[in-house]
Amino acid sequence: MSSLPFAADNSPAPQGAGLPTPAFSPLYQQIKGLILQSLQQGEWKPGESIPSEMELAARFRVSQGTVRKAIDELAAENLVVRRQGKGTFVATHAEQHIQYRFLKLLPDTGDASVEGPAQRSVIDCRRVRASADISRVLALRSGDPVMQAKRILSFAGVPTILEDIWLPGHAFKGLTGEQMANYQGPTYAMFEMDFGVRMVRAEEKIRAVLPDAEQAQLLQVTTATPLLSVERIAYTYNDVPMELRRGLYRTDTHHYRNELS
Amino acid sequence: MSSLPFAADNSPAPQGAGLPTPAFSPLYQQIKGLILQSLQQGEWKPGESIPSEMELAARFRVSQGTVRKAIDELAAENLVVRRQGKGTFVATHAEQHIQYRFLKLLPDTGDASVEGPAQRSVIDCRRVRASADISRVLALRSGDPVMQAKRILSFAGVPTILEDIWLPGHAFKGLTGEQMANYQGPTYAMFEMDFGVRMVRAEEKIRAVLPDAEQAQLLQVTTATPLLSVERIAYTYNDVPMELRRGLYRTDTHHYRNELS
DNA sequence: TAGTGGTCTAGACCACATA
DNA sequence: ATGTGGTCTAGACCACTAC
Repeated sequence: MSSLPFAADNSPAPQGAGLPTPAFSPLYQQIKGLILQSLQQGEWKPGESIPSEMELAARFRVSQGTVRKAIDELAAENLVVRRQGKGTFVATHAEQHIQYRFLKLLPDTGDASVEGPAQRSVIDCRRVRASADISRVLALRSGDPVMQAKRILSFAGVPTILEDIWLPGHAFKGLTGEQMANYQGPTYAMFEMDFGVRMVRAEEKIRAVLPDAEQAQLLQVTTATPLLSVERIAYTYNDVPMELRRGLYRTDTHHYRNELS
Repeated sequence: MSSLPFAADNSPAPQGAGLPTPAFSPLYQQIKGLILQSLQQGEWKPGESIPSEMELAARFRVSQGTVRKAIDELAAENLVVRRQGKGTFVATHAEQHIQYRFLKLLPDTGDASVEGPAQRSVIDCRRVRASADISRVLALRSGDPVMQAKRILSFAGVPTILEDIWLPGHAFKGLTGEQMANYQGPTYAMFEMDFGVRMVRAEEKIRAVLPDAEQAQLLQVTTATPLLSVERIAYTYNDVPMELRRGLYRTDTHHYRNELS
């Protein structure tokens, strides 16, 4: 029944057993890991509810409080969403009120909801071989197949974001430009639906740059217009990189917003 | 003794009493508010430990678990820091291993620790009257006194950040350029020590810009070098704005790093 | 009415730091 | 040895949601 690595009695797992054993951790961390595994293996799909705290407690043979603490951490990491009276749900990029969870670019006036959804125009989408730097970021070997896409996002008819996207070929086999252009809603939601790939966190490196002639033309600015260069690496469960995205953002009508604490 | 707004018996505060009363909230939220108040009033200074969970539980006449949950939230917001076996400490910008908590600019190679502390050169620091936009951000009236400072941060001898800082005059009376230049460690730590002002969170708006002639000269770049424009509003407790900072970052050797989740 | 997550308590034991 | 925060449990009651 229980697949707990350590018995769920009152004696917690011993620490530092001498050998470099992988991980002796608190019970709730082990439970968290097991839930994570189920999420990863697709036992519950994005948007669906996971079993109740009582059910999970019974399954893992621990108290409800321990399951609660495990779920608390998963919720803090945005992997699941709690809804009082309804249950706990697998987080999804679709159907979230915040249209684009990872996009921090906001219009200078009003908010994103006023602005409405972005118009997408996909310029290119094809299978290529990974260059050295792309393969390094995506933890592939140089020359491995990679899906590459280029597109423009426009707001209120103004081209604002130009981005290149690289995805591991094995996981995104068959991705087409039509798919990227036609899907309503966030691209990350489409990745969940059509490829079963869920991006759970990302890192961005931001710089100020000038566009080259082609980039400037696509964004309808001059080559003397400074742009934000945003390089994003998006990860799925277990810190596995699944996307590299290089974006150029116009910041004459928008700004990148960040909160520090 | 207890200054609890609502009795700490087993019956939680009723919700929605009809009138738009300020806040009926869970017990632990009320406790959190009371601890926050003590922090704010300086009952415990930055870096000091606050009373143990047991002591706080006794003071507020609630269980230790309830205090724990209150402190959990304060710790999640970086207002206090837990240290097992030692106690819970008031967060401070000084003495933190992360040298600059709010500075997200990192060297492209190596990490900040390799780079060492920034050299600061204060160009200007004086008392002025708030312009319309400054006063609006700092929740002052137009013409109210404001301390204004301008400085350059250099890393490894290379001028990298040029920033203008505005602070409410009433709270920062007597701030001098010498003070800003001579203090070892983060400026925010100096604000804590010398003025009792603790910045607890901040918001940033980031854009790509070109410098004017003076800015370019100060940063030793050409006026054709794109720079990050980072406008930061820093807040103390209760979301009171206490600083406006406008920075220009060179991103030829550094980048702005952000984590999304 | 039943089921969910949310709050609160009380007590036990553990890990860590300090004296 | 003592005191701190960290973990785990068990049970009670509440608030929200759906049927």
